[in-house]
Amino acid sequence: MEDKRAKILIADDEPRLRELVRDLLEREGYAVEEADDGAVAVEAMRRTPDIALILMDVMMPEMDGWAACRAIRAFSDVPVIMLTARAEEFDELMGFEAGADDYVTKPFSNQVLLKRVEALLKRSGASGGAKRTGLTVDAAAYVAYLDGAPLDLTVKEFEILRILAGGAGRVFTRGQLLDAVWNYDYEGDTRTVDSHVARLRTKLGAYGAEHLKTVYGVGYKLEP
Amino acid sequence: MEDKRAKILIADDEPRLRELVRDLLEREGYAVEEADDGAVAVEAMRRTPDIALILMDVMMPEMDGWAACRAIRAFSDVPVIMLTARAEEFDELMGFEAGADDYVTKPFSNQVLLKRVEALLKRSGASGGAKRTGLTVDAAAYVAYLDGAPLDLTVKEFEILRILAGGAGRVFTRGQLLDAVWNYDYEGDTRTVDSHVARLRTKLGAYGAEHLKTVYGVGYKLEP
DNA sequence: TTGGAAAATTCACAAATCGTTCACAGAATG
DNA sequence: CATTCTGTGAACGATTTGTGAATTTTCCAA
Repeated sequence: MEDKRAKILIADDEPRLRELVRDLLEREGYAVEEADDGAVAVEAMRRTPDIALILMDVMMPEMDGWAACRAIRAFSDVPVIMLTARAEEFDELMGFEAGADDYVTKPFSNQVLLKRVEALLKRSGASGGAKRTGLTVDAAAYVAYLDGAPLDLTVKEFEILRILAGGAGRVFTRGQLLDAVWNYDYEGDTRTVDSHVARLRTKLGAYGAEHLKTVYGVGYKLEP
Repeated sequence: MEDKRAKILIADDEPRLRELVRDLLEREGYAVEEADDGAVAVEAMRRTPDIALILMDVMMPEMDGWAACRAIRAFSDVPVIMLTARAEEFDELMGFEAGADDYVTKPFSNQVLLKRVEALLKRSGASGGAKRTGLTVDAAAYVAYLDGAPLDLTVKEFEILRILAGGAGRVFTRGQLLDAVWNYDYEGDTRTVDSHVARLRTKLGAYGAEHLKTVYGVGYKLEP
């Protein structure tokens, strides 16, 4: 299974466009799956993990491309190319936040799309449909996923986890965590943080024991 | 039940044209149903889910083809060919938004129509009258459908649902919902939102219990 | 290596916060 | 004018959260 014969998912609510892309890609030797909505794309990716790349329209009726990309990022590192109507600042921003890998603005030429697809497939190499293991934090939805499974966290636990996860291994003191999660002038006991971290560790199970570390005399950190 | 003997619905207000199409299709072995208006077509599709394809005239007296197509898309993925008077940009745009699969411009030759019908039936394959499950929000028509059945929502309920559904899993605080649904400077009690969400949840039944979730201490979200 | 002090963890529980439900009166609607 | 919709308050139940004290771990110096 090299670049050719790779499976590509096209998610767009316009049947006309899906057909267009399908024809183009199949002529090049790719296998093509279709989804007419973001939610369908997420499901397809879940069911068919050997999808090597996703072409995702931004505007879709039920679940838009950003949301779908975020949802997929919870359990997969599959490369995603967003198809945006206009190359607007906002779209780009949202796309980056959602974890997209590249952009193609509509309308696009066949050559451009093919080049991007080939480049991204080459770049992603053999790690095509690799499952994402570990932790994902979806700040907008207030959900954290561990190996794709949503965690049942309370608000405080979630926010502590979000801060730590955003720190990329940096240590946060209890004071910093109090400031960030509680009001900046909160007169709380530092033991409060400990308590929440303990509960968080429990809920994170083995991952918590492994990655959520205490730096003696300083604070906590979440190792990547 | 292959392509032939498949049931096709022709929706047009001109009896002459319906007869023409009926003769053509029946000579080819299809079963034909007729509807003289968009609303009738929607009802027919609801009553007869084994319809494999719809030929839908754009201009109809009561409910036009676009609206009918949108309404049907709320509960079915049946392929729809729009019959448009002129191949205008506007028609195409509306048609795509409404979820049509193909176009035939009037007047058309028998051969062209047959080709399109055959192509679309072949493409749609076995998934002919597949039910669409889940929630659909038609913001233009102010109607929400649950598994195809229209929900009887009040304005406030509908707007809350629309916001939540548009967020694709994002959490909205009560304040944000107040700003979005009421006037931005509305001095309302946060309990008001709770009340409407509660009623909404009831009307959404099992789907509501499953997807319309409370994020304790934050707000509400509608999980995809 | 070992003792001891400082720091961190654990645990249970009370208090605070939050959400839901319900009934009802006033407002809006047709 | 009757009906539906909407906002509000209060009571209740559920969850979360902060805190103290007992216990364990870690570090450092002797």
